[in-house]
Amino acid sequence: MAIRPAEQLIHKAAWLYYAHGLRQDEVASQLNISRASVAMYLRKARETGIVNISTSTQLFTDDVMARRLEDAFDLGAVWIAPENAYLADPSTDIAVLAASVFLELVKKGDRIGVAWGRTVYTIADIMSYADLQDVTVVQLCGNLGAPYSYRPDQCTMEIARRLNAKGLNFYAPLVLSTEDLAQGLRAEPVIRDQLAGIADCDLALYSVGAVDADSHLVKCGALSAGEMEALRSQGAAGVIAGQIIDAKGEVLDCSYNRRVISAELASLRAIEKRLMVVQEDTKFEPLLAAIAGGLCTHLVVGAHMAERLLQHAGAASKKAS
Amino acid sequence: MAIRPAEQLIHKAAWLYYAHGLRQDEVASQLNISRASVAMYLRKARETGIVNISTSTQLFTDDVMARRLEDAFDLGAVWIAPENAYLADPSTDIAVLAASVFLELVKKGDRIGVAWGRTVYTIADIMSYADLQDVTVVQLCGNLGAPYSYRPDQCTMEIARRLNAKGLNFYAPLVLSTEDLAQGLRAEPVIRDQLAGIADCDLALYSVGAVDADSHLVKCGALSAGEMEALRSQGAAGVIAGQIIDAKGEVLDCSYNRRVISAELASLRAIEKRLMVVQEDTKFEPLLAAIAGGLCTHLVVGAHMAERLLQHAGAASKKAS
DNA sequence: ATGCAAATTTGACTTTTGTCGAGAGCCGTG
DNA sequence: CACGGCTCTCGACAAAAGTCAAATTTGCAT
Repeated sequence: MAIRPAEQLIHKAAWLYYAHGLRQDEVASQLNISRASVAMYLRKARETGIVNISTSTQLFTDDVMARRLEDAFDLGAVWIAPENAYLADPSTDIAVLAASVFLELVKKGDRIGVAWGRTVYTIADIMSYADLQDVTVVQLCGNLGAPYSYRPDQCTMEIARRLNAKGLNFYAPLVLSTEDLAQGLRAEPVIRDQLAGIADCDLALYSVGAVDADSHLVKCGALSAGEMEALRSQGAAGVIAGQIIDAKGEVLDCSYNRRVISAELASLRAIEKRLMVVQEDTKFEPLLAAIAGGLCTHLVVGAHMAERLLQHAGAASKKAS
Repeated sequence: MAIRPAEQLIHKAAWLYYAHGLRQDEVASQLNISRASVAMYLRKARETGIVNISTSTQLFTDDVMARRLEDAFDLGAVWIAPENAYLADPSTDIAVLAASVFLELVKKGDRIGVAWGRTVYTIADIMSYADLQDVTVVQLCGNLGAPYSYRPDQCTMEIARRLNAKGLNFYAPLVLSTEDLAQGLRAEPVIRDQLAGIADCDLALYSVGAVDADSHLVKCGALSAGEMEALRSQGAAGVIAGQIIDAKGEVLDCSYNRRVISAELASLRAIEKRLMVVQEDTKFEPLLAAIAGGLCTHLVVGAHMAERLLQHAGAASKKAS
């Protein structure tokens, strides 16, 4: 390499360009390098989080519907992604919004709990880089054994990477074959400490899974489609951090749940800010369950889902007008 | 106007451009407007604080000198603006850095105390816009009667405007002609409340003034050059929020100070983060006094001043090596 | 030492963005 | 209802930023 473009140099370029408002060629002559290099440094600066470009998510909360949702379900804050055939992919829109909201909620020194799933990974993937100091990202549940693209540890690490934060992975499988083994493993100091540390998080990021054959739990082989169906008839309403919850948002009493290594719901509820993001319209019931269980304080959904939620709330309260 | 380019539209454009990464012409076709309009919206979005571009000030604190200063003077954080003949105006560099640091320190819901002076106004002037919610900017001291460019209320309002925050001005003159009148005015409910509210601030921004004929106090006619000189011989070492302090950073016992309507130093010390910014090298002694008086926890200075401070600290501790 | 590989820098080119003045729509006023 | 004044919009041009392949430099292993 010619001269390692020390972080120092990138920083200087970014500083002159973004803070002082110089043009790239001015920066180039200040630093005695070519303008092309400056352009490259600036890209790096953005990718590293040395410069932060964030757009306010205000308008998505200012929405009337968002306010009504907050009231109806007693949520701290709701963001609604408009699905006005804006962009090619509406679910990307939700993820982009969620990433912005997430970055807005993170503060220096925070401890962040991250679950897994397609939604979480999508968010991690499009999230812009930031240079948070002293941030720790902890994995909320055990890993899936199978090599799978949206693995819990991947979600955790990717988000940690984007934030320039420390990632704390869970070195245990999500689900074990016997309850005894799971219990034993939970008692292991390493695991126990990690589980205990979850309640100390300041912020959690997760989605909720549906109880059907499309669930990642089935795709990863943690449960068969048949077992899933059976659980459904036993009252399973959704999946949170790898655990099956019922319609009230409580852990379902079943063998599977007892074999899982994951954050206790009580620990999750102890987290101040619980950001739940739901992309698919099909996850209506799981979301209701999660809300009922007090598992989310901050919610990001699409307009369509928001409407359904409001309708449901209206019907439930039986108040005409 | 043709169609008020509702904030909504600006926001949408900013969202598509900055969050989704579309090009301006793509945004234009999405929104069915010309690309030129998009460019204009985006500028407005930046000016309004709907989008935030901030560059990390990390590197300025990472400096070895900054660390040594923090240790030597027991400060929370120090930022040093390099004065390597980088830019035309070194003091602008300090102000730009200070503005970034300030924005980094502000949080939603904060209450911010702002003093006045050339430095503070310069910072306000170059500070980029932000869209903080529920932020209140309070004026730390009374106003100068004379129409003067760096008036306390101007500093307060300008910063409030940049932050999209509420500005709380002080409707009293900085200095009165008799001590009795000052005392009476301080007891006025409006004034008393404002003074009492200062200790509740989360963040303060000020500089320190020199005790000489160039002081704004002299230029505004609050004190004559002769009086200033006299105060100097009585031990005046600097000016904070319109008050004269001695070398220990305490309020100097003099008639002038008793006639001033301003934040008590105790209130200032009660503020968690006290950001002091010093541009001029001539303010060495005033700065020492302010530091001695515990009036700053966060400091932004130029490299030259930083060196002088370190030399002083080294000499004071008499430790060779 | 010497050469290879990787990474950085650069100049030239293309694409994207910023800006200006002209024009058009809206509003209050005479 | 015509008229200025105002702001917003658009097209066209100028400026700036992004990009690529080639050249250069450097680190490292042989």
